[in-house]
Amino acid sequence: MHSPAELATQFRSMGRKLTPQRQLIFSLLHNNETHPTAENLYGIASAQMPGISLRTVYQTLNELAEMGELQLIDLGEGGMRFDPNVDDHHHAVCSSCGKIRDVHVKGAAALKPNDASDFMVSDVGVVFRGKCSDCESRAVKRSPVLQAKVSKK
Amino acid sequence: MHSPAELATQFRSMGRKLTPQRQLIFSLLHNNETHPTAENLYGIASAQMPGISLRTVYQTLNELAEMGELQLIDLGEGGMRFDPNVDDHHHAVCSSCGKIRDVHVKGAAALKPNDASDFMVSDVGVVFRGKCSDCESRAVKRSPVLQAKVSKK
DNA sequence: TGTTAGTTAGCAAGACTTGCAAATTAGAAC
DNA sequence: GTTCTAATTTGCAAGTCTTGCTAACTAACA
Ligand SMILES: [Mn+2]
Ligand SMILES: [Mn+2]
Ligand SMILES: [Zn+2]
Ligand SMILES: [Zn+2]
Repeated sequence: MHSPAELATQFRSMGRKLTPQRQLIFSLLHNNETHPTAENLYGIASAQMPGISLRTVYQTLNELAEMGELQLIDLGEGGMRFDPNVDDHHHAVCSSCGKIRDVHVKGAAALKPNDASDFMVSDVGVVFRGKCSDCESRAVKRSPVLQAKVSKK
Repeated sequence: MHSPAELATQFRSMGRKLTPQRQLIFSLLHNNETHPTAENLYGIASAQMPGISLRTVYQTLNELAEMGELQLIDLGEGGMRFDPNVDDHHHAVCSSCGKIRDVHVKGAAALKPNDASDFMVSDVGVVFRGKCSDCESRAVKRSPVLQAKVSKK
């Protein structure tokens, strides 16, 4: 995603207005690597601008997505995620805490459907599922069995 | 997914009943490579068994998923897909017609997050987006520009 | 300062899925 | 075949996420 300032210019050049609500949302997304839901952003936005509506958050997010400034990610948890990082990258999802982390995958772009040679690929997405380091270490601390294994080292 | 007969045995051994509704759904899923939604299956089921409820379809699908007989796929189109193929495979999604095709991907299992070496990967999923051969040829037939290119050959 | 096209907020409604409880029934026991 | 009962099915209400609609509001420009 471009910087808030650049987005401002871009919006104005499209005959759109630069409202405080939009500016706030731009700033909340800038360098945001948490892959927030609309509700997440609404919660944070509300703290800084009481009265802002969830509807406006959705609206602005959809506009940014249409402009290609935002990537929509749906990992099947009943809620869309918004990713201001539109560079080529992939995701690792923790099945314990749900956190989504950006990852780069060497060779991902070269992947091809083994069969289906007639399918015209325009995009490849890789999703890793597993446990993030936080959840992994927490699991070890709490598991008697693993505790034993760990203490043997 | 196991065969309808095997599923029947499995259900009975769990103290569950073998209802006509379940049998029908088993048969509709058997060798089904269309990645149907619950609504899809409900439509087909209704034709053969008027009166079957969408609720029952969902219920049976969830049971099968819990038993590991079914894979749940969410590709962010506002509806879960059900896949009786639980072998290691991936998917190619046509952005025109929405069809989902099974694909095998050489080297997918070997993919690793380039960064995030602390993430414990338990599963890797690859999704190709693009155009299926049907939609691709249809696009060519209808595009004057591409028509020209094609006829030059 | 006035004008107005674009925007926001609030609520209703749509799409998909699940919770619930009454009615039904498969499977077992007699 | 009849009876019994725990499991299942249905139909509808409700939950979650997202969008449609529109009256009220306001940024931008003259
Ligand atoms: Mn990302
Ligand atoms: Mn599949
Ligand atoms: Zn985690
Ligand atoms: Zn297609």
